[in-house]
This record gives sequence, structure tokens and C-alpha cells, in this order.
Amino acid sequence: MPAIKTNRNSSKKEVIISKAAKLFREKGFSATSMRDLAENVGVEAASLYNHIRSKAEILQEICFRVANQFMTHLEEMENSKQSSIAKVQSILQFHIRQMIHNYEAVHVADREWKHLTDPYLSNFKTQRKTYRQRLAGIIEQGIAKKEIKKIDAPTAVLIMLHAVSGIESWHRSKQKISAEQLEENMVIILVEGLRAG
Amino acid sequence: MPAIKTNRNSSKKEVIISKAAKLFREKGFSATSMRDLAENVGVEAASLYNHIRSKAEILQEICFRVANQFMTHLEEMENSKQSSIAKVQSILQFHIRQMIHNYEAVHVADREWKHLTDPYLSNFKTQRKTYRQRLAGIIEQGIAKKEIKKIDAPTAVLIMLHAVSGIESWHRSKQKISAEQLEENMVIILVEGLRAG
DNA sequence: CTGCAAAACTAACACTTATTAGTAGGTTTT
DNA sequence: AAAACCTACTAATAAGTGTTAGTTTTGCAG
Repeated sequence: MPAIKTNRNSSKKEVIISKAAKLFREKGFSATSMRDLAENVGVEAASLYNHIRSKAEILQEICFRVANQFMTHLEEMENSKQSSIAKVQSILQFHIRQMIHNYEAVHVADREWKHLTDPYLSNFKTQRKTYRQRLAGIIEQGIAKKEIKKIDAPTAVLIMLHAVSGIESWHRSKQKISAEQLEENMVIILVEGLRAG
Repeated sequence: MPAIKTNRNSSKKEVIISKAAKLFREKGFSATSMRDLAENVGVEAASLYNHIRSKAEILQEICFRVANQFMTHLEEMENSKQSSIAKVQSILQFHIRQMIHNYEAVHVADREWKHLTDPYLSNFKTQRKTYRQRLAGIIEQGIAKKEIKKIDAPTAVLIMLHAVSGIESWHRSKQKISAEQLEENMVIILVEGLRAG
């Protein structure tokens, strides 16, 4: 019965990918060896290959899953009827929440995608570029409607997206403010920085 | 005469460090081999060791040089008599300009410091933490003086510093706005996001 | 209990890694 | 000219890399 096999297989595969995300974040993709990963999974390095095809495949899975989540949410916003600034705020909040709750994978997709190999690398870069252009498009609509102050939209995108990756430091800090407070503060600073006034 | 020797030595060492910064940024510290570096310098890998002690030492030099520049400027600001918001703006501009003009090294210090080894690693982490705390201190003064809106200062620091690292994307983009425009836009969004209103 | 497939293991492969030893050529200092 | 040097080279080392082959163990279906 393939169903059982697939379940078993994929649940173990999920464990591997999740441990890999943790290690890739901590040490980077290149500095993480398959033996490191195996030890964390509790298995010999060779055994990993019963579940995954290669080290590269693990990175691919992590990066594209994350990319798809963001792209899906972006499309929802493009089709919604809110004001532009509300759309931008919602996208910002989505990024913040993903960075809080799916930290390892999001962080790896953000910082380790360079180690993808073609054709995945070009594919990822294209998706990334498209995402940013479409987000800039929403901001430009907001500028046209005078909801957002006259700024360079790509620069605003760049600030937003990179500011969010600062949540990395929040995760590491000892005296954390709550996730809600963090989100609120980030939204205040960034959205108010954009709002026309 | 030791002066000549030292000059020769250090100028070649500078070439090595500068090429290393470029490669470490492009591929990451771990994914850059001494053979890669040697090829870029135009020499055999073993010859590098006439100028540097180890791969680790190169990373140390890059990271601590950058850290010292930022710490020095922070201290100047702490001792200056401007308003808090002007201090914050000046620090932000310093980060932006460093990121524009000393891109490779700053970027490496920002992203690859994890690969430092003790005692340099702990030392670096301490410096980094101290820097952020003192910057947060300036922001808190601004809040107390009602120049800056009531926000969590560490969160503001985190946003500022990470937003700046987004200049990486500006460097890579084809249709760049000018460095001056970039700086202006970033200052508008971030400083206005902080200013009490 | 038997049979079978999934998934673990050990061993090994072919490379790549950072780094050292030893040496030769060329320049500078004495 | 001789001595001291700096810096390049080749060759080698020991350790670590991702991955494959082949074999044994495990756990479930009949």
C-alpha cells in the first residue's frame, strides 16, 4: 500500500527538512554537513538518502515552500479591495508573522538561497524579483492615490523586507517584548514612515 | 629597514583582504575556498600564507575593522550636542554611506560574523550588543525629550540596522536610483517613522 | 510465522578542504 | 659581492565533503 509508505516517508522527510532548516539558519548551508544533519536527526548520514535525493534538494524545498506562501498572500492582497496602505500593512504583517512563527525556514529562504543551483537558482531569483516588483506596484498605487508619501517605491520595498529580517535579532534576544508588541511597533514605525502626511 | 618590508607586506595583505571580502559577500565565508581566493589574487593558495596567518584571520580583520568604524562614529554622536533625532539621523546616514561605499566589507561583517571562532566570536557579539544598546539609549533619550514617538527602542534599532542592509539589493539592481536619492528616501521613511507627530 | 519492502547500518568512493614543509628565485641590506 | 630577506612555487598531509553500494535490521501484511 503506497499510502502508508508515503506517509512514513514524508513524515520522516519533514523531520529532516525541519532539522535542516534549523541548522542552515544557525550555521549556514555550506557550513552544515550531511553528517551534522544526520546526527541531529538521530541517524547515520547515508540513511538520509532513503528520504531525500540530495543536500541541494533540501534547500530547494525550504526556499520554494516559503516563496510560495508569500506569493500566495501577495496575490490575495492584489485582488482585495482595501486601500493601498492597508494592503501594504497587511503584507508587512504577514511577513512579520511568518518571521515569528516560521522563523527557521523563512530565514533560510531569505539568506541561503544563493546556494541554490540552476535551474532552481534562476527560478528563485525571478520569483523574488517579481514579488518585489508587484509589491512596489501596490505602493505606487498608494502614492498615486496620495495615501502614501512620494518616495521611491523600490526603496520602500527594500526597507520593509529587510527590516522584517531584523526579527532574527528579536528571536535571539533574552528580554523579548511580546510578539504582539513587536508587530505593533514595527507596523507603527514602518507604516507611519510611508503614510502621506 | 622594516618599513619597506611592512609596506610591501601590508599592501599585498590588503589586496588579499579586499578580494576576500568580495568573495565572502558573493558566496559566503564557508563556500569560499582558499583556492578560490588565491585564484582571484593571482597566486597559488599556499602563497597566501606568506601574508596572512589563516582564513579565519581574514574574516577577523574584516569584521573588526568595520565594527571599529561604527563604534567610533557612535561615540562621536554620543558626545555631540545635537538633538537626539539628529543624532539618530546622522548614525543612519553613516550606516547608509558605509553600506554604499564600503559595501563588501560591511556586508561581510554583518552577515558572516557567525563564522568567527572564539575568542573573536564572543568579542564581536559583545561589541555588537553594546553598539545596539547604546544606539537604543540615544533613541530613548529622544523619546524622553518627546522628539521621537513612544516606541520600543530596541525594535527601532533592529529596524534601522536591518533596513540599511537592504542596500545590498540596491547594489545588485540594474536601474539604480542615485546614491543620494537612495539615502534621502531611506532617511525620509525611517526618520519620519520615528519622529513624534 | 513467513515474506517483503522500507529504512537503517558499515564501508568505501572520489574530491575538496585548510594548512605545512621544503625550496628556488629575486630583491634589499650589509 | 655576500648575507638576509621576502615571496612565490610544488608537493604533501590529514581531515572532511556529498554520495553510492551492499548488507543487515526492522516492522508490518498475509
